[in-house]
Amino acid sequence: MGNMTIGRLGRETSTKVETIRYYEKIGLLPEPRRTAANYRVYTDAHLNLLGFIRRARELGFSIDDIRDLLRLAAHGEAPCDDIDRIAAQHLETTEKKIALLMQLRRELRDTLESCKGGRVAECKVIVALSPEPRGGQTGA
Amino acid sequence: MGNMTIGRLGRETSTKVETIRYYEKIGLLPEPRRTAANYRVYTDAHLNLLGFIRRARELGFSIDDIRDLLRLAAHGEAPCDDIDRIAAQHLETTEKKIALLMQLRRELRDTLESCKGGRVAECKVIVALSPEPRGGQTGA
DNA sequence: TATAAACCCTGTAGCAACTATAGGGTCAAG
DNA sequence: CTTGACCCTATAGTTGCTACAGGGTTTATA
Ligand SMILES: [Zn+2]
Ligand SMILES: [Zn+2]
Ligand SMILES: [Zn+2]
Ligand SMILES: [Zn+2]
Repeated sequence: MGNMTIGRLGRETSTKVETIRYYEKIGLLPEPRRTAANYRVYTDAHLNLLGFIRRARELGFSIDDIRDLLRLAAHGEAPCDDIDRIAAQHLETTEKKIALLMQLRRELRDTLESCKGGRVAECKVIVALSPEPRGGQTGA
Repeated sequence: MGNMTIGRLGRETSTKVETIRYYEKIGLLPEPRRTAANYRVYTDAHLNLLGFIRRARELGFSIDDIRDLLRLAAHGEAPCDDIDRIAAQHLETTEKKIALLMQLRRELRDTLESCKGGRVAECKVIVALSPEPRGGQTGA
C-alpha cells in the first residue's frame, strides 16, 4: 500500500490534484518518480509530507512558513526554538487579524443596529461609510 | 478648492496613486476630465466618492459589495432594505472569519504551550502538524 | 474487441485587490 | 535651463490556488 497515483493521494489528503501539482511546481512537494506513461507515482513519504503541509495550511501558515518548518524539522537533533518561533509569530499574526476583525464587527453591528429602515437618503449604513461626518468638525 | 491632481486626491484619502488609477480602470471611480497635458483633474465629487470607497474597504466590504452599495445609494428615495442586507451579510461573513481564526488561535496556543523547548524530534509544533496521530486510531 | 468512462499529462489563464516597475512626458523653483 | 517632483501608459508581480484546453492512458464493460 505504498505506491499511489496523484488522484489517490489527493483523496487521502483532501487535496485537489491541481493543488498537488502546484505544490510540486513551487518546490514544496518533491517530484515523485514516473511510470512509463509519465504518470506520477507517490509513496507513503509523500503522503506524510503532504499531510503535514495540508494541516499547516489549515492552521493558516503561509507556504513560506511551511518551507521553513520543513527545513527545520529535517534536523531532529537540533533545538526546536526556531520552529516554536515561527509558530509564535504566526499566532501573533492571527491575533492581530482577530483584533482587527472584531473591531470591524463592532462597527458593522453598531451601524446596523442604528438603522431602523427607511429611505436610502437617511440610511445609517450610508452615513457610516460617507467621509464627511467622520474626522471633520462641523466647519466654522 | 475643488480641483485637484491625482497625487493630492491620494493624500487626502490615504490612497496610493496606483490604487486610484486601478479603481478607475475597473470602473469603480468615474474617469475625471483631463488637462491639455493629459493629467487627471478630480473634483470634490471624486473626493467624496473615493472617501466612501476607502471607508467601505476599511470595513472589509468587497469591491463588488461597494459597487452594489453605490448603485443603491444613488436612489435616495428608495427604501434602504437592500443596503442593510448587504451590510448584514458582510457582518455575517466577518463573524464566520472571526470564529475560524479564533479556533486556529486556540490550536496554535495549545500547541505552543505544550512545547517546553527541546529537540526538534520531540517538538510539539511538529507533532501537531504531523498527520499520523490525528484522525487515526492506534491501528489494530 | 471496441469503446466509453475515468483517470493522467502539460501549459496557460483566471481569481482579489492591489503594488511595483519600466520607460517615458510635464511643470514649478531656483 | 536644469533639477526634482509630479504625471502618463502598459505590463508584470503578489498569494494560493482553481479552471480550462487539448491532448494521452487505463480500465471496465457490452
Ligand atoms: Zn505565518
Ligand atoms: Zn439603512
Ligand atoms: Zn461583503
Ligand atoms: Zn518545539
